[in-house]
Amino acid sequence: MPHLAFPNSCDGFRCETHCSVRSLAICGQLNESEHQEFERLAQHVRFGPKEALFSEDEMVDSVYSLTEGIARLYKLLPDGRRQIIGFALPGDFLGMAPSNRYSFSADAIGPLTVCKFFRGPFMRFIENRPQMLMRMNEFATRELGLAQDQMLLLGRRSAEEKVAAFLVGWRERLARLEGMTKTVTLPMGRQDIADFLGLTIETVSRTFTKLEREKLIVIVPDGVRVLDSKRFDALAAA
Amino acid sequence: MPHLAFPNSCDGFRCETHCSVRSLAICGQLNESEHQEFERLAQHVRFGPKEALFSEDEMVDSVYSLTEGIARLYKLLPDGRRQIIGFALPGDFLGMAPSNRYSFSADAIGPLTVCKFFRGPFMRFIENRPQMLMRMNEFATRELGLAQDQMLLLGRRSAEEKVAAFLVGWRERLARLEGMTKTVTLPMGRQDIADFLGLTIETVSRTFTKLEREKLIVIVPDGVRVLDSKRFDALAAA
DNA sequence: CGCCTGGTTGACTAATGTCAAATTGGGTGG
DNA sequence: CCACCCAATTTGACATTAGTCAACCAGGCG
Repeated sequence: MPHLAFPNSCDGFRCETHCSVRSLAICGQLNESEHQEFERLAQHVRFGPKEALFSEDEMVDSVYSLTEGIARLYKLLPDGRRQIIGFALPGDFLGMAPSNRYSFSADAIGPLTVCKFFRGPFMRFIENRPQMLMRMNEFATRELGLAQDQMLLLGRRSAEEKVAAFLVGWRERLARLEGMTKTVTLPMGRQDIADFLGLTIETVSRTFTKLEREKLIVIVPDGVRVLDSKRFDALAAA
Repeated sequence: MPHLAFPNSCDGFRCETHCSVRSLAICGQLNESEHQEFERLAQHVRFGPKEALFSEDEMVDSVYSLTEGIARLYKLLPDGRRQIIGFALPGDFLGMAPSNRYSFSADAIGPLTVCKFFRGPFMRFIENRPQMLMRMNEFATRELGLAQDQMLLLGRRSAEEKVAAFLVGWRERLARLEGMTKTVTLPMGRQDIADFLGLTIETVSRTFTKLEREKLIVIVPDGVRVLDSKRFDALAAA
């Protein structure tokens, strides 16, 4: 079952105390009384595998702070071609859009829980709290930086470089949550990786195999083990 | 000389009154007294063609609001491959980065002028002004939306679709400034377009020629004239 | 007048995509 | 516990798109 193992800390409607990613999340700098007020706006909602949080072009009614699990964020072309624009991890904030409609779709990869906020109350909460607005800015700027890295990857890297850079980047993001490990868990399937890297599933599969033949990685269930970090980082940076 | 023609409104050190893109810029919602205070933080700086505003990995000391001209924003791989991540137009805001270093390079395409702010004073100005912070958020969210569209383009569109989508998108951005026109001016060269679309200059050139043969556009000096908007938009959306 | 830069065109190559078949591994029911 | 099924992945053979390398062309400027 591919999902990150986090303690299931939020069973009920309100969970003021044990959110395991609070310090990483949008609400991470609120003091206790502010946080209680903020919590009153939140609904803790669970989603099952493949369930949609929201879809592109729907009216934006809510924003989300991811607390457990992983989401796939993507855009579709009319003929069905899909581009995954990112994977959201616990602590990530979703749902801000340049218009009144979501600019992409989001669905759960495995089981997932979020703090859901209706847009109106959320906006009213933040609009006179500069600290919160600064934090929103940090989040947006970080996302934008990731998006720019991804443009470089999509436009200018070879298939092998794409896969290597993806694994390195994914490992770093997991390290923020779980600490650095030799084994990189990959909760998403090969098709998701392909749609993230602008490749076909066959090319991704062949590239994994090639990296394994070259003794850079070992493919294990639900992930890969990185053998030669140095050579690997070099390939990813290249 | 490829550049957008805007009245040259800012000759001296301070220009409180005639910035032609003020309503579109980051400072567009400040009242007069706030705007005067804000202006005291600004330096109006000019750059010539190809001059660098800042480069990737330099320490961030300033942020910029573009007032005239066009800038090229890009990232490089160690071997020199380049990805243009965007073109900045008057009103655009540059220089926010997820770390203390710029995450991309920016240089002037033609002659260009900016309002330059040192980071510290700028941050102190905005940090207790929710309206300004909201505006920063809007800007960041809009940029993020454009970046996501570009990821879809880079990962999943064919060369012909890339070029068509680029022309349509560029025309829309110019329309915000100049109003909608049949002739789309292209101040950037073919190599810039190629590096923006993840193609080679030869492929871009061939694709322009192909679109002209198909009577969708006419190539004119410094731009193209769109003949069949409907068929063209369809190709770009595809 | 002719050079220089940027753009275009042509012939060929290489990387990645396409289509189809084979393999793996986990989960389920007997 | 085992056999089977299904979905995901891998592999192979071949097609296609875009890249590479090289030559050519056109306009602007000394």
